[in-house]
Amino acid sequence: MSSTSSCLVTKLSHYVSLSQADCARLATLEKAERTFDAGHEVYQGGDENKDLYVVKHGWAFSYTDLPDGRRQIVKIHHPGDIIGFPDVALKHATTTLRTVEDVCLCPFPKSSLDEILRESPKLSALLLSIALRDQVVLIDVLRAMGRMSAQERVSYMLLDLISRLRITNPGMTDTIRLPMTQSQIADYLGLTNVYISKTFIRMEEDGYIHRDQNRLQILREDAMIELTDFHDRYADMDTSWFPQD
Amino acid sequence: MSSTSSCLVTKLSHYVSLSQADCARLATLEKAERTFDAGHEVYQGGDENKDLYVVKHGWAFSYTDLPDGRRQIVKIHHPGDIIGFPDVALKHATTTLRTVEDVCLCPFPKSSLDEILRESPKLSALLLSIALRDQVVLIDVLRAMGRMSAQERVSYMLLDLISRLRITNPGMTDTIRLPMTQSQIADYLGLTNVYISKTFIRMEEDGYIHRDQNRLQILREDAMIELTDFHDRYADMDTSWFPQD
DNA sequence: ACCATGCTTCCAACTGGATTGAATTCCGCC
DNA sequence: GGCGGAATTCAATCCAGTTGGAAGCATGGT
Repeated sequence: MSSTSSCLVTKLSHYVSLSQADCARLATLEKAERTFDAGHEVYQGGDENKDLYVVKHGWAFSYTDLPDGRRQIVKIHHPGDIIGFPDVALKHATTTLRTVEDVCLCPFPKSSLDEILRESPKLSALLLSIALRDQVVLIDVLRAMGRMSAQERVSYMLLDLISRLRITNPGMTDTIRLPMTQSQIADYLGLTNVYISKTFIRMEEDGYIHRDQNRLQILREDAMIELTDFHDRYADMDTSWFPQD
Repeated sequence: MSSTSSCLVTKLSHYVSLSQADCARLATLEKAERTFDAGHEVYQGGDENKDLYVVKHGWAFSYTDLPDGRRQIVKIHHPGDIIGFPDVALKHATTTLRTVEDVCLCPFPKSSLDEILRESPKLSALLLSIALRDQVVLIDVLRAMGRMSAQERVSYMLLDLISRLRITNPGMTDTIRLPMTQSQIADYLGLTNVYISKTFIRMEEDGYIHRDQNRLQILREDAMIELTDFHDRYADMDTSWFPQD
C-alpha cells in the first residue's frame, strides 16, 4: 500500500483498469481519515446514515442485536472495504459498526455516489457489480448458516477470509492473522463461543489448522474446500458487459 | 396490472417517478416471454448466465445444493422481481431456478444493463439501490437463520412475504396465498419439513395464524413483528441522493 | 511482582430441533 | 366416485449444540 495508491483503488483496479479521472474520483473518497481504538462503536443501527467509510487499516465488523441480546455479526471488514454500502438504500443504518482492533477509516458522504453515477458509467457498473457480488457472498454465508455443521461453518469462514485477504495481499500464503475473539466468531457463524472453542480444538487435532497466538495456519485447504464446496467469489468477476469509457 | 404498465414498472415506480424514456427502456426488458410448468427447473447453478428474468406471474425460487444433497433455498421470487440479478457480477449462475407453480417469465440479456448505465443515471441509481436493499434483506434473513428459533423464523418469513406482496398489491389485507410446500419452506428457513409442520400447528393453536388450503391468514401481525423485531425494508427506500434526469 | 481483566478451555446437564418410518389427509385426474 | 401420488401429520428416539459455572492463561497496567 504505497501512499499514492489507496487500498480502495488497489482493490477495485484488481477487477478492471481504471482511467486517471476515475482513480482521482476514488482518491477524493479517501481524503479525510479518522482513527478509532479497538472495540470502539463507530455508529449504531438506527442512526441516520450520511456517511460511508473506506477501511484504511485494521479490522471491524457490522452486527445487529435482537431485543433480548442475541447478536448476529453480519460482515467482517478489511482494509479496502467500503463499510455501510447496503445502508445507502435506506434512510437509517441497519447495523452497528464496531472495531476489532485499532482502525483507520476514511468517511465520505453518500452523496458522492451521485457524481459517480452521473459521470462514470464504468465506475457505476463496478459499484453495481460489487453490490451484486456481495449479495452472492451473503448467499454463500446463508447456505453455510442454514445447512452446515459447526466444523463446516468454521472452515467456510476461514476460506472466505483468506480469499478476501489474498486480493489485496497477493503474497499471502496459508497463514492469516485472526484478531477476532471466539465469541465474535460465534456471533458471526450463529454458534456459541464454547462450541467454537471445541471445534477449533477438534480441527487442530485433525490436522486441518494450526494455531499460534492469534495467527492461524490453514494446513489442508483443499480438504476444507471440498468439505464446504467452497467457491471463491472474489477472484473472478464478469466485467465483459461493462460500458467502456 | 394493466397491459400497458408492466409489473416491473409498477414495482420500480413505487420508489421514484420514472421518465417516459426510462419506462420505455424498462418495457423493452419485458418484450419476450416464456411460460413454465410448476416444478420446472429453468436454469442450473454453473450454467453460463447470459439472461436475467422478470417475473410476470407465478412464484419461483432460487436454491443451492450441497454435494451431499442438503438444500438451501435462497430467494423466493414474486411477480415484478428481477431474477438472477446477483449473478450478473459473475460469469456463471450460482443458484438453480425452479418454479413453484405455473409461471411466466420475461428473459432479457444482461447486456441490456450496459445501456441503462450509459444513458440513465437515475435508473442506474435505482438498480444500485435495489441491489443494496436486497443485501439488507439478505442480512435480515441471515440474522433470522443465525439467531432465531423455529417459530421466530417462520414468523419472520411470513412478515417478509406479506410486506413484499403489499408493494404490488396495495389492496392486500392479512391473508396470503402460500403455494410452497412445507419442505420448501424448511429449505428456505434451514429447518426440516417435520418441524415446519409442528411449528405451523403450534402457531395456529396459539392464534398467530389461521390456515385454509394454501391460504394463510396472519391474525396477530403486531405480536409477530414484536417477536422478530421486524423491519419493513420494502416500503421506504432513500432516493434523496439520486441524480435527477 | 502483582493484581485486574478478558479470553479460552473444560465439565456436566440439558434441550430444540433432527431423524425415521408409518399413518393419514389432500388433491388432481381419469 | 374412486385411484395414485404428493403433502402433511404423528410418534419415538437421538444428537449437535446450548447453558452456566468454574478453572486455567495471557496480557497489560501500576
